[in-house]
Amino acid sequence: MLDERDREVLCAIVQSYINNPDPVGSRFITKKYAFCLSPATIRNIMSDLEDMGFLRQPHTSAGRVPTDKGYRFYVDCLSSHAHQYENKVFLNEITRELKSIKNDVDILLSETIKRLSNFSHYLGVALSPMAGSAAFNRIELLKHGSSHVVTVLFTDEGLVKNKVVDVDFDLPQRDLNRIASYLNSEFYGCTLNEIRSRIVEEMSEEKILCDTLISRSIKICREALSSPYGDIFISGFSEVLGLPDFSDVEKIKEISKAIEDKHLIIKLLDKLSESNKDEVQVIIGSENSLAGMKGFSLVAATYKEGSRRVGSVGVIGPTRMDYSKTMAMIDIAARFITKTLEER
Amino acid sequence: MLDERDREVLCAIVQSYINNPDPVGSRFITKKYAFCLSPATIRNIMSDLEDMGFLRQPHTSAGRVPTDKGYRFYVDCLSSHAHQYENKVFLNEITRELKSIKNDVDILLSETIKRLSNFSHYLGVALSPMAGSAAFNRIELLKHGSSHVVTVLFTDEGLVKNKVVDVDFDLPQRDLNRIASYLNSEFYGCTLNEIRSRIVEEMSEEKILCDTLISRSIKICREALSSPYGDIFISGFSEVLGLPDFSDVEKIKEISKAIEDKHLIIKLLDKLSESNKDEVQVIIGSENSLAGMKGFSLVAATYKEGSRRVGSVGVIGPTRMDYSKTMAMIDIAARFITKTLEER
DNA sequence: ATTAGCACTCTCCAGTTGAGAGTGCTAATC
DNA sequence: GATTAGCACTCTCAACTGGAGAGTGCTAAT
Repeated sequence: MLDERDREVLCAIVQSYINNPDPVGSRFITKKYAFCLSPATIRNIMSDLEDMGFLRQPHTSAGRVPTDKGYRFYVDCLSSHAHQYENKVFLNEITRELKSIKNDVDILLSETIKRLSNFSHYLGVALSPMAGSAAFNRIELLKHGSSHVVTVLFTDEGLVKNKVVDVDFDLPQRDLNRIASYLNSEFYGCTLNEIRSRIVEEMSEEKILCDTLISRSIKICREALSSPYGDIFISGFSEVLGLPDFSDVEKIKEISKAIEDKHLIIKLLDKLSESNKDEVQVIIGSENSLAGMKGFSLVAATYKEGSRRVGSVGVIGPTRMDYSKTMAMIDIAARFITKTLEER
Repeated sequence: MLDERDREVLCAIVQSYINNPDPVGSRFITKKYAFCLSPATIRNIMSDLEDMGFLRQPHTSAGRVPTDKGYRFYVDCLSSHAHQYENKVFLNEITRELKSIKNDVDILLSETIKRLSNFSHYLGVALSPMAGSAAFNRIELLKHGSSHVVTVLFTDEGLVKNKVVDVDFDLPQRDLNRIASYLNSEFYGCTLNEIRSRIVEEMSEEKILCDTLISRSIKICREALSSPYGDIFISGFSEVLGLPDFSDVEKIKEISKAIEDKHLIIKLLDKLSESNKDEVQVIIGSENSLAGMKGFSLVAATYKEGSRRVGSVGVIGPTRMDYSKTMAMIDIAARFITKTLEER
């Protein structure tokens, strides 16, 4: 369908457009990329590529611009070398400045994506490891006034989460400890998702066995686990405002809407964590299933704790993104986080 | 200096400009506000007001626009009535939807400002009660691996904060409990600020009395209290993008820079909490001491827990803000939070 | 299959023009 | 002495124009 020459021209066009957001014309291609062909021939090829949906013209007699399909082709062609120097600088910086942050995953993530967005000029995003696949380690319950309990949840990832839970009873700390140790023995080693589904089961049987201790435990535990996702971190909005792609207000509104709807981005990233791939993943524009995110691309990868993928890190930017450089960068960031988590 | 008539004209101009962001001319004033004066007379008055620094002209032969000083005069003239209906709707909504959130201050705040920004179309901000004036209630230490301790801090406001602290020793939970109870007896009832300064003192004596228990306690406590401020909540960025004041990209960049530098806004709000005023406070444009925030106004008020002012809530918007309506709204929001905190 | 040549289309920019809004000044009026 | 009518002047804004530039698609020649 596409012969060697077509592919080269297509990639040259995408490349050129990424470097410079002007529609690219046939003459420019022959000059800059030194194909031994005349502009007219390039024009024919471009016309074919347009028919096949890889390119489009903003208007007659403008050059061509890649479509999402065009970007996809380009990305799939990329092999992951390149940008050695710039990325080395990036790696050095995060290693030097963030090495010491081991004990607080949240800070590690937020600082990493801050630098990620500094270097890439795109929007850094990360999902902290609260995904359902994390393993329950233990829970502590602390009395807090007469009708509240503070739950502190530990997972194998070392992630700690606390939450104030409303309760309709007033038990002494001693009894709370009993409830906690019941929960700890019952759920040790399960993933959070498993616990959630077991709770749903037990809730239905609950009316039958009226053991108040257990029913209270279950209630507290359900509250403590109520949000199935980790926290999302987003950083670098003012970076993307500097890009030529966001020189018009409508586009800015679009992306800020997307950001405010964090829920969507969380879901997207969570899906990535569950897919069991090692490489950097790219979602381009309309490939995105989320309405508010069409028009933007996501480049992301997962990081691991031990052997389990527990969260993801990436950037969101315009579809006209420097995929090659960005992908390499995300790769570095994800490996860095994995490594840092290993070392502690 | 300003006679009655001058004041009325000035207020009419500000009012009109707030309703509609066009420079206001002399003819318009006579028509709309039915002063029994001709445009020429109004022109003379406007010219005087401009000399005194209340107004300025974007260019010759445009109408006039208020300066920050002009807004200040207007705001100081405002008595707090007005906008009964709209604000009743606002009060009803937050009361109805948020009444049940008592146990989690963070959620209460973030939901309140979300609605605040919906109704006002400005950026809602709030500072949670971690200000230094909050009173220490108790601290719990939980073992977390061999070199980490999780601290859970309770204040009188019921605010709970946890933090993972790196430690260079490996003590059993029993010893951590001893440390915790030492801290609890030592610091009960102090404000966090007091504790911080006492820690600094004791750190210097520390080398002399080599009691490891105490020195370890102090270290942990210092870490747990390391951030002197509460969390900041910001909501409604896409609301402000809809305002005509932000139709140009430069202005958007400006405000998004200000938002990203949360630190500044925290300081500003914290200062408000400490000033012991009951009313809604207004900071207009260049009155602001923060470079990045000139060009915007802040309308904010503090909320109380018991008799202490513990945090603040407000909005940030363009200097061309509907001060009257906004001030009434902030007043409602702050009272609502105070009341909700009381009831639990 | 490739290319040279040419007519055509579209954008972008700079310059121009006229309408509209508003001012400042002056001289007349109350 | 304060107010006002009248008028010349200034400035912006939107619409229009024309020419330059870039790029295309088609056709006929290589």
